[in-house]
Amino acid sequence: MATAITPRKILVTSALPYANGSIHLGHLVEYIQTDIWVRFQKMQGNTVHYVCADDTHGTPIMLRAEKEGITPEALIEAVHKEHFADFNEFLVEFDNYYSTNAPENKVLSQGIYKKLKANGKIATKTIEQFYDPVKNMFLPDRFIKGECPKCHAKDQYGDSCEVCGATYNPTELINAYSAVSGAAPVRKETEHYFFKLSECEQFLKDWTRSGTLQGEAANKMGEWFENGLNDWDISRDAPYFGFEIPDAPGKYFYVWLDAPIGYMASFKKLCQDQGLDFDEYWGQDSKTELYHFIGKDILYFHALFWPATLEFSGYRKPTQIFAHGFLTVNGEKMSKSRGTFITARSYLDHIKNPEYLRYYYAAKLNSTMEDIDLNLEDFIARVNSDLVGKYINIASRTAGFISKKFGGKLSDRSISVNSYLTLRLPLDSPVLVKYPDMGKKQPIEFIERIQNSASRISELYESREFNKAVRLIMELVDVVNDYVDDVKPWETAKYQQLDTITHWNCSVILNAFRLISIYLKPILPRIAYQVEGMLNIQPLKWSDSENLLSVRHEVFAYKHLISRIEAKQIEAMTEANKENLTATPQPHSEQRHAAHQQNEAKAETAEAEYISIDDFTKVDLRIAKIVNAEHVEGAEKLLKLTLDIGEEEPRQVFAGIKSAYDPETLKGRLTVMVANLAPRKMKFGMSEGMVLAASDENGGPFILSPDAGAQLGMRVK
RNA sequence: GGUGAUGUAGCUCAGCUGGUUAGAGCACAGGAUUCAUAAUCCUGGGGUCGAGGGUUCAAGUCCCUCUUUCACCA
Repeated sequence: MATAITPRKILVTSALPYANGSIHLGHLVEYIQTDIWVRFQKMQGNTVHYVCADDTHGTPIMLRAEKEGITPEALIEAVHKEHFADFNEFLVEFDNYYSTNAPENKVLSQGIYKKLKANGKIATKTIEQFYDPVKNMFLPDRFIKGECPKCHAKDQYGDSCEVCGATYNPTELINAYSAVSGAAPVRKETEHYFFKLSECEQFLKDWTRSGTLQGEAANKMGEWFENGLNDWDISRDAPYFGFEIPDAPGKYFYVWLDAPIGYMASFKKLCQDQGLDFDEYWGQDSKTELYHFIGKDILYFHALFWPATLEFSGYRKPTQIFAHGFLTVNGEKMSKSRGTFITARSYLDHIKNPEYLRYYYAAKLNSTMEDIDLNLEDFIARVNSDLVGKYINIASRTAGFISKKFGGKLSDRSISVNSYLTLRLPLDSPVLVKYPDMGKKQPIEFIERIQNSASRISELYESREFNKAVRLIMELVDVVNDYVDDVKPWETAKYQQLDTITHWNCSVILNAFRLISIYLKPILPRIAYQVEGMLNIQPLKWSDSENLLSVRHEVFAYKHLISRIEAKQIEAMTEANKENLTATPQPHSEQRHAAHQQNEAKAETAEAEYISIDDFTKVDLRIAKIVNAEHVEGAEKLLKLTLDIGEEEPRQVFAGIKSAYDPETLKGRLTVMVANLAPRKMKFGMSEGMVLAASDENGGPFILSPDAGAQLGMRVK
């Protein structure tokens, strides 16, 4: 086993979620990924600090607080509580979960700014921006809307059109208006502060090539370098919720400047609480390790701005940056209309057990930036099969023998080759006569195989190849179940003279179960805790895989640990997450902070206004000849139509057009019908389709007629 | 539009620097078993590895073109 002689000192962060929305399953990919890695490192005996915080500054927070009639401070405090509770229940165990709106962050941000300035990395420049004359504030691009200059779609954002995909400057919008007040924005000059990123190019090129990034991420960086680095605008004008820039009244740090510094601030607070040495972790020559887990969308900030900021303000740089992909649900972007935009809270309400999701994510996660898919059917199958059917079942099927038959004590025989030989079934035993192949597996080899996998599994955890780790662990679980099948304790238990063998076999299997539980503990900490309780042992460390339970060790009776997920629960969850599409449009670019938001607003508007060609072609429209039309006895609005679309039997359709048409005038006319509408039983008989007609409050209905030349049965498309 | 990734059995995914008849889990079919909040074990069917071209004795694996899906564009 590759046990480090001196424990490593590691500081780990997850990206900061923005304090303007709830945690959803997309966010959780990152926090669960990080938490698994952190728990694994802690089990190894390393010193690990895992910090995070809410990202609290910026225009969207300010405006939302104003809208709700509360102070921004009150808003972010409420959100902080909600976020913290969500993480906690998903067993994401931060050592400190803080806020970027904290005194430590203010001191650090201003200090870093002063050092950058002293190093000549700050410049000022007068720029022209849109200004809301009613609200008296400068407008971020996303708060300016208007008509797209390319396709003339209405109500598009200031930076790009979501209908045609064009990108442009806000100045190009037609009839621009402020999304805050509705007023026409005016252009106004203002002085901004810039971080001279263009001067950092050589440093960044060297740094990004020094093994700090994943391969794909480094490729991406290359692209950005090719385009050349621009200076970074780090100031915003009042009113703004954030930290004021020293010696620049009315100017505030752009939220993205102080957000990553929040990592430092959160750790600073932890140092104060626990007496740690801040400089040991953040000093320029720090020997400790620093890792940032982030989504691939914010690579730019973490791989360019952040290291440059640190380098030129006298701090250490990250050891590595681990970017992950996005979450899709059932192969598509999370969607409110499909009910797959699932919040953490909603998952907890419906599925309850957070470890199912932790396990599923672990089974999918790797070290690349590829997206991962949460396929809800697969989720059920995988959790039920792997966790309930295979893993927990090992304890469930053997622990009963130990507690019921052997008083809760393990066998007094140790697991060794010798004891196996002495415990071989007598050749004439009735069990062996019935199962001649029984007991062919060597228990010592079996246990050693499981123990020997520890180092490989730990390498996989270390390199964040969780999917491979899970795969390997599940192979071991299969081996254990296979073994149980081979030694058949339920058979040997029938014969009292074989009790020693039954007892010993069950002890071997329970040991195997304990080993597997160690390997799964970073992913399933709560189950591990329950297993520790049942096995009556101290909290499991990784190195415990080197030893086994002592002979005659006493365990508690097995209690049911987890149960299966039912499809009903998933259905209820997606149903509960379905929303109307009248959702408020979400301001966007500034919202996409430390933690990604996965284009929710974008996806929703597009979906609300368009259907795909595939959707349309599902509708089978046909030219139909009205061969007969008649009044329906007792119906106020309906006429009974007999329509011919070239099929053997004409269709009978009830149409609500009695008020506008005399049946006699309809006979012989051509019109358009929906031919593949599910037949519906009406009061007066079956209706086998639908005719199309136009109407609004001013009149109608008016049925459609094709142009001359159309023949009955023709497809309309 | 540019760039980075991606497309392997019904589903979710493995396939390292090219090398025997392409793998796993789930699902499905047949069988075994009964210790397990119904689970486990055995056997089997199923893929022209997105499409086309090229390099090579040999390509899922390398090159080119097209295409799918996703992301980023400060």
